[in-house]
Amino acid sequence: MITVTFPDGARRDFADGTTGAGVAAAISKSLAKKAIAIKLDGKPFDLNRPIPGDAEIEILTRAHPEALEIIRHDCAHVLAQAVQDLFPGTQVTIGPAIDNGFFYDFYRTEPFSTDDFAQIEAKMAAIVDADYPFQREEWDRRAAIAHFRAIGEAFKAEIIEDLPEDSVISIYRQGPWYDLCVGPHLPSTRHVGKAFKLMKLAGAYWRGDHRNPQLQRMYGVCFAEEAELAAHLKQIEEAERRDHRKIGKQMRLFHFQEEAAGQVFWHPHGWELYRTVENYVRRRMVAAGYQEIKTPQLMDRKFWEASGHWDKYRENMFISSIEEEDKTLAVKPMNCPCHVQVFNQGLKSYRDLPLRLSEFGSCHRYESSGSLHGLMRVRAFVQDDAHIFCTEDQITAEVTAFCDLLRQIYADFGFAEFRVKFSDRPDQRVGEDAIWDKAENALRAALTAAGLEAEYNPGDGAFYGPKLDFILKDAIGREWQTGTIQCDFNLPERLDANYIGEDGAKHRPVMLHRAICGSLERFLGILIENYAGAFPLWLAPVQIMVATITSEADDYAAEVAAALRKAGLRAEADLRNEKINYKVREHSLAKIPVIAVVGKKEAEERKVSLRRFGTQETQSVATLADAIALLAAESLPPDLRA
RNA sequence: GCCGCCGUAGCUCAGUGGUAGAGCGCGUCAUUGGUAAUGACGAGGUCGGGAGUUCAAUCCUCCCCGGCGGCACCA
Repeated sequence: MITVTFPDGARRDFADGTTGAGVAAAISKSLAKKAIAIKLDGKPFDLNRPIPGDAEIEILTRAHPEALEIIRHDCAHVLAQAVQDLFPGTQVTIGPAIDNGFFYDFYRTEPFSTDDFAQIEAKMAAIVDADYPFQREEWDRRAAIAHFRAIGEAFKAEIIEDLPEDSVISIYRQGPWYDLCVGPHLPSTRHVGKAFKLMKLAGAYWRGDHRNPQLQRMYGVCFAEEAELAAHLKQIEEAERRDHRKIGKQMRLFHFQEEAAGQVFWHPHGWELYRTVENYVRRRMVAAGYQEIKTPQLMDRKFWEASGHWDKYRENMFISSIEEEDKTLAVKPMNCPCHVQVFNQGLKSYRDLPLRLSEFGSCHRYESSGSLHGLMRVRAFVQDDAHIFCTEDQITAEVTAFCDLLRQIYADFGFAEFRVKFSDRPDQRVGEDAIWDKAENALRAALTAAGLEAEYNPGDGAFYGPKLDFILKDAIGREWQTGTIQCDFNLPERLDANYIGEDGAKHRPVMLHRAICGSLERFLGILIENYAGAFPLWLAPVQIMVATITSEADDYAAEVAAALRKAGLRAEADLRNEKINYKVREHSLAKIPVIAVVGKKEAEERKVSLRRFGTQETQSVATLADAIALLAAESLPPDLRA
């Protein structure tokens, strides 16, 4: 006899050997029909496996989020069966459920092609229709290893070998096919359903290590219901629509070319946007007590040796030399060592601290070719960088102020939501534990003071100090790591930064490395995708397009555009010999926030007709002076608004 | 860097072992029109680069460069 406790606290006794299915059947016929697995003491468990003893049970139906994970995992098994059936000789490895679906890593000498997907999907559907029950078996460890070796599944054998000696080796069968798996699984393949789709093919290393054999990974998406699959495919389309590389081309913001891989050619409108962002951030930083500096691009190798970069970061550095002087120089990959040089000029007093040095620092890093990705990952970029030199006692106040500044800036760019990660001391580190204690506590205190909650990332700090990372969420829910603040006990030591304390003795300052946007290039990429190119007025590269209806209004239109520009607005005039419909369409597609239409009537009355992006027919007609005043006020960056 | 896919006009893309085509854009001309495409005509490409196979290569093979999707990387 076993006693089962349900989520609502009710208890019920069942005969030994009763399965989840039996329990469900005892509750109701419809539940028995819908049940696909159970949770046994909080862990997912096969529906048709005998419940081992007294337990808390929850019956999972398809609609349950945890059921979805099982469905996805099973879908991976169905994929593996289909692939091995169609492509004999392919070895299986692992195939877990992931966000939105699953993947499966195969080993096969010949490459798969996405052209194979249709055939594989058809086979998968046939396996689902065949309704093979998933049957669990327990095998002897040695026998299992020998068996998988014998049938040529070297990876599976290796997995079992690496399992702890006492672990249960469970095998699941689905019709003629079987696989090593901890489970649990659905009652049968029919329950996987047909809401799946193979998406892409990618290389992946066995166990994620690039020294291991390369496997072929097939990604699929899978949902409980077809409607969810359709919705997901739509979301992918939406992300593609917003792709900054596509929008960048359409809106002529920037381009890349192969002679400068990973470096941006900013076009006039893109650079306008860039400068708008930079100038805004600059004003916010000045207001927050930062002093802006500019430091050299090329520094002697000796300098990077002293900073430690030559040793630890050289692979990512562009190196240059000059024959005449027999010198090796490196292009700076980071600004921090240069900032220490500025700090080190002249004797600093504790009265000078905290000293906040900021720089829109241009950095170059050699990023591997495979990691380059539009504006999101480039080799030349500018950071909204700053280093705060302070005492240990000032860390909390500085980090708190930083969090406030960051929150303000994100909010102004339209990012209301972000999360914070707190990473503390790693195993490999410099600095005494007492300093780490102090810095970690200071960061925690700052988070509390700023009213923020952080996820805890134990041991993930830099070797030189603990840090906070800031991850913002965009308009369609994607996350981007942008901001960071890191304590550094190492660099001030290496580059001998010091200040004179109240006691008249030399002390080491703590250095806080911090960025809010991170790389401006990448941040612009994020902004473009967040707004899908339809920027708010203050950011839009072209804020107002003055479009004429007839050439009789040309002179007036030029005057309007000039007046708008004089008022600080980014305005252009479209005097082309085209119909107004054509112009409205074109500038609407270009996502220009305001179209000022002028015809004969406006010219005579010295008015403009304003049409806002995203509106259909509601236009407002205003006098030129009123329109300028209105738009000038509306287009002010958030920090300059009254 | 690794695996797979891709590279044809400014853009989006079609196409063929006998050196190329559409739409949009661009230019010229006509048209001066009220809020999402006026019409006609025209120009524009050594088909990413190099080598090879072939009588002949944009097409087939190899190498290189770049892009895309992942993996690895992101002190």
